[in-house]
Amino acid sequence: MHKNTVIRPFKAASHRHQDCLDAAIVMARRLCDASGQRFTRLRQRVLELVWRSHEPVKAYDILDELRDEHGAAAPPTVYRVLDFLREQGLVHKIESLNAYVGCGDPGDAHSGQFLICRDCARVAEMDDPELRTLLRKKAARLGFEMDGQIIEINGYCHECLQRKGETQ
Amino acid sequence: MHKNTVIRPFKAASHRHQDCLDAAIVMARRLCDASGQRFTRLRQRVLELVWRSHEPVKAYDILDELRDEHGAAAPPTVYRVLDFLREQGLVHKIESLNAYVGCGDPGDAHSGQFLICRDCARVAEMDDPELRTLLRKKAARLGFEMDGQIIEINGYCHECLQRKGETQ
DNA sequence: ACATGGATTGTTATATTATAACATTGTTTT
DNA sequence: AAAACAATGTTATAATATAACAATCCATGT
Repeated sequence: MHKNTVIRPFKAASHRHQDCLDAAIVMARRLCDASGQRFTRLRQRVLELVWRSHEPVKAYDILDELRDEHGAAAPPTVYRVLDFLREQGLVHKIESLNAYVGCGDPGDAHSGQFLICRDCARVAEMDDPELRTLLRKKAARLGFEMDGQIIEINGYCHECLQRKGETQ
Repeated sequence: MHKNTVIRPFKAASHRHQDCLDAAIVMARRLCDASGQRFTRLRQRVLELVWRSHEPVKAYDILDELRDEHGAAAPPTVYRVLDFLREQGLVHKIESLNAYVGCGDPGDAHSGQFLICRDCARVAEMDDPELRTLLRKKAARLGFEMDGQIIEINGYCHECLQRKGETQ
């Protein structure tokens, strides 16, 4: 069976987010162990902060948190860890927001395809092979060899659409 | 006949770029006239600077140019004009580069799909309805209503691939 | 245990990208 | 010409990110 298209769909507002967070940390530790990388306390803490919710998190918000609990901490601390986490495929950057989200399927490196809700600001991740293939094909028609993609889709998630429908 | 998929493909290195620039200015003036917007000297100059080449241009590079020729000029001058040009659909922002490119088909508003060459740094624009439709469909499957897209594709353009093949 | 070498984090400074707020100038309409 | 609005100028600052070097940590071989 091939990989599911949906990596991290929008979750119900009622979901137990702690489970998302726990799963992310467990996977991260496993991956780092497997690849011989060190999943240090700082790296874990930053990953936890990125996973605080399904909304993308700003680097300087992470920095503020670290400062509160940790004393030191300057921008390079955060950016270095974010770079590390991105290299490991544990975190994605949303370019149009200058913000970062946890990856729900960090097994293999992928650039991801993101749905961004204009209303609740949450992000869901797809990683659809059909899309990627079509993109590659379209690019190839112009003689272009694709080796990476950034796809960020703006709009409204199911929950927010429903909520709007109700209050009307 | 429906609109061509390729808005602005990569051009041969030998193309007469002055023609690109001239066409862009003419279209811009026409569009602004049609919509009752003022295509001032400053706006035209910024658009010319964006169209200096097919590489995305940084806001502060535009600012430096303006300063040389114009005396005053501070960041808001540039950003305001860029915002105006983007609203008119004359210019696109490449989010992953924080840089701006001219739009080769500014008739109707569209978010564009960009091919970015890692080698020569040039950008080509597609606006493929099939891609947009597929994206919208995939999003809809997750209950998401798409109303905008950012697509930036990294890789290597035809010319650079050829050049590499030769020098090998 | 201890030295050592590489990885990680700390620290200071600064670069880059972008906006807020208000003053001035220019243009159109009345 | 005055009023009203659009465009630009001006000053200050916010937000995002990196460079460069110092200190610390930690796995490994001895």
